[in-house]
Amino acid sequence: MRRTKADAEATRQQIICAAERVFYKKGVSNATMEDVAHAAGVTRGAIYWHFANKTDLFMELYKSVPLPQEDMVARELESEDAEVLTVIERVAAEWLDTLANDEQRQRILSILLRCDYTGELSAVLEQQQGVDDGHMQTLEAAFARAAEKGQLGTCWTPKSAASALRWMMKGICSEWLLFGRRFDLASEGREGLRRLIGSLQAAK
Amino acid sequence: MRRTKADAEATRQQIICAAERVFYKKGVSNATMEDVAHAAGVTRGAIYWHFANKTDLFMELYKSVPLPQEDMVARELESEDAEVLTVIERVAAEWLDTLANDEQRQRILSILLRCDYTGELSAVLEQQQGVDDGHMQTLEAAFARAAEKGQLGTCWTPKSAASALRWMMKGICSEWLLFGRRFDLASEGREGLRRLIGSLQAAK
DNA sequence: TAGTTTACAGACAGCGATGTATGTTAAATG
DNA sequence: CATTTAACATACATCGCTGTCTGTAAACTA
Repeated sequence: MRRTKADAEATRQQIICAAERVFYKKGVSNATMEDVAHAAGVTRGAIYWHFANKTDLFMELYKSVPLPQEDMVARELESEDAEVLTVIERVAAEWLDTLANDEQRQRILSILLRCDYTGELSAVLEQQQGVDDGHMQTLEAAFARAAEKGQLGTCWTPKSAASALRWMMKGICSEWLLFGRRFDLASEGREGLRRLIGSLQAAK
Repeated sequence: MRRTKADAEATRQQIICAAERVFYKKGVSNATMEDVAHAAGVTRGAIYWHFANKTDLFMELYKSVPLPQEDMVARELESEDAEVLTVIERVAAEWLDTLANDEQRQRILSILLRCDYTGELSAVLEQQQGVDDGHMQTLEAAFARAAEKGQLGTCWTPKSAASALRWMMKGICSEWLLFGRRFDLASEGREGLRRLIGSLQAAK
């Protein structure tokens, strides 16, 4: 039965939404089109109508996900604030809170962390690297402003501080997402973050 | 042509060695038995003679790999040394150095970080978690001894310090291994480590 | 030394997943 | 209102991969 244009878009979104859950549960390479179709309540025919293949479906899922609020992070980090380190900590803590409360974000990040980028998905990897590089630059710039104001501990450089924060964030997230969520992200993660930022700070 | 007992063991090792490289290159679930056989210079028949299936091969690879030098780490961390934090830093730095120079270790860790533990490989995940838990306990105990001697900064608890170190190590390793090795692990990783430990230290 | 077993190679059957081709129905179009 | 076309469902051909089965030659054993 032929559907209206809006109906078609709805099923397309259903498929993407189902793909997200299935990819998360079984991993991208282990997930089958039949799995996605079943989860979406359609047949494989519908999927192949909207998407060329699994790689294409993955790319569309990747594009459709609302991660570009990274801009928000960047803008906030570039804001002129006297207490730069406080801003950095707040932004990072908000990021953790968001992740802790947003199941979709958790699934997407898990998929992105585990999936195999060799082959056709290398474009995604490059894009991720680009985003990360930009992220690092704004972070480094923020720490540089903190250093100018004498707020950064003498044993830290802007670059090393940015790396440390980034590595710890990555460690927290991958440990939590990929290793069974065996601690409370919002509380313990934030606590670790707070202590780290505190240690980055110059003694007063 | 029937081989001698030693020959058989040799091909078994060849297969495991080839599996390590193939699993690393293509991911466990994407790698086929034919791939492994080809890389090992044998046929699938040989593999199925030595191993029941891919999961079994993976488990044997996991068992055969010389990771249990974790014991060494634990023993060194439990040693009675006045400068506890220095010991911790040295052990962690040595771990990074070992990883940076040991390609096999890099492959194994990459495989372990990326592979999908849902299903038959859940046993491996549990074992990993067990190792990690033990690791964390010795780390925490070491930091506790540092705290007793007044070497740990006041804003850190043994547990939070251990978590911070562990998260950063994990972040460094996964970033380096899974994200294109875009920095020098031995130098930059060690530097970050040194600064972190320095920040954990109580001001003198 | 004859028979047995080991350590594979090679062939085979079967399944599961993919991609495509076809069928079907209702919306859109004129 | 007749025709076309969009949005699927269904059926089909195909292929890669798995696991097993058989074949075989050399090593071991009695």
